[in-house]
Amino acid sequence: MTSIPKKNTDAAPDQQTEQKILDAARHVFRRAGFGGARMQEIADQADISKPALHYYFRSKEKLFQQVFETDFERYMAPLGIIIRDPGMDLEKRIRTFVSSYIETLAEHPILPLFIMHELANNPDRISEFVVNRLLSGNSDQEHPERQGFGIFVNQISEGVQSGSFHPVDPVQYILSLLGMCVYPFIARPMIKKLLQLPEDRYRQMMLDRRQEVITYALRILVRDQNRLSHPAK
Amino acid sequence: MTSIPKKNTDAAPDQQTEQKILDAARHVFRRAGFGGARMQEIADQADISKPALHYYFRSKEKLFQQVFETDFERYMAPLGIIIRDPGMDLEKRIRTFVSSYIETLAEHPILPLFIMHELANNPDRISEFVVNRLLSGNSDQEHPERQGFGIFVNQISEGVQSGSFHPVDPVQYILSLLGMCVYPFIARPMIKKLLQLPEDRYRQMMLDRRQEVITYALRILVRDQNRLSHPAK
DNA sequence: ATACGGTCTGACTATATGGTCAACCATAAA
DNA sequence: TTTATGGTTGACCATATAGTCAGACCGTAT
Repeated sequence: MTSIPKKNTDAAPDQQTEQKILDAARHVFRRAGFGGARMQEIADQADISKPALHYYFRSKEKLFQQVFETDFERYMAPLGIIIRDPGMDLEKRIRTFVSSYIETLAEHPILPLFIMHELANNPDRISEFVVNRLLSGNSDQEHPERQGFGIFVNQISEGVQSGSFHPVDPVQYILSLLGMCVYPFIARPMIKKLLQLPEDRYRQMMLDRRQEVITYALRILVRDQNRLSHPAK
Repeated sequence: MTSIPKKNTDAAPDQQTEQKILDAARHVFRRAGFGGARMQEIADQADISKPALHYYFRSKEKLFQQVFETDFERYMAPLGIIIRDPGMDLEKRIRTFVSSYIETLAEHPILPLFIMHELANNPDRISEFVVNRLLSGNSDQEHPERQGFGIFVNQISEGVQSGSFHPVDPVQYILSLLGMCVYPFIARPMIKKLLQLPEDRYRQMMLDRRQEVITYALRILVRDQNRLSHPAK
């Protein structure tokens, strides 16, 4: 299977079909979760028959794994900004992270809820691969909460010790930063209902939010706001 | 079994059994969601038969509605602090809200994910009753984002105008406040995995978090931190 | 004792769903 | 044309699950 039967549109055999299935499956799985998704609906949406679906992906579980792994990486990818580039200063790191994270989520608004729901049902789905990347750096300190995010945590700790930052717990700070970015997407149905926002205005509000969150995040941390590259008025 | 058929403990016939069912159902629904929950599992956990379960609650939907309504109110209740008590000053309001919200969530860690997941699947489940209470106050302004949370929003706006607060968008600020409180519970499986925390240490971390979030929230908002009732060192 | 009525159950139905399979189709090589 | 092969399907199976029902059970009132 997946071989090269004919000339399908151009090169790939039916990678086209495979991709069509993955797109349909992602759509259905995100909305309904693993348990709520129906193979028939995925087949319909990919415009193929149910046996054809099983021909490409042996089982629902296998299909889900591919979809979930892709989405999990998509969800975690922006965190790489917090980890990589040791040379980047903390302010730049925070600005870049918040912007790219919120942008990613604005493109995939139901991604966080999907990921978190599946992880709650089956924590073993947490990809060891991605986890290891997050924890890369130092890995067996006596302070387990200091593991991973090494550069980020160190930058915060140094700033706190030098007095240029307010005293914050780095882990609690990271959770707050993530919460400010992610929560509005988790609560999307509530927000749209309470504020009576259509999708496009909701989306715009999320994009406006980037600058606001950056400001909040830096104000929590940095003592002298005038030293920022774009000081608040 | 377990039934003292008639005069059960006092008045109601077998409110005891009914409560036992609701407890079991809440447990199962919270973990698996409406779609993933099995009536058989609920029956088992309540230690009754499946037909008995249907005897007390006609259908899965009916049972779910009762569970969900209770949990939805439990989830929204702390928000009342933001709304009621017009006399309470903003600092006190924030301190009280954050503490009680995080405490509620620490008692029911999977509540937020449950509520949000069900709301995403079926936004119509948003209780009109609770929504109306949240929106109480002013209700048909030309600024729909200013509806509800009236007192809270006004207090922020006044502080901003008087110059004692940093300029913040009240709605974005509220979202940030909620995000800092709720997100760590949404991401509980990730956090426990990444930090390798057992449940009790996770819980303690959440309780420690109360003060940290309060500090962050006030630092985002209030210009002169020395005017706070408990100024940061 | 007997009848009544609320509580409960074994056995059942209807339906939905993941998955399978033998046969079929279309293309290209022989 | 024949044949081989990847791709596709209608029909089917096994299982799971929400929900039903006739009747059993049991304490109470008559």
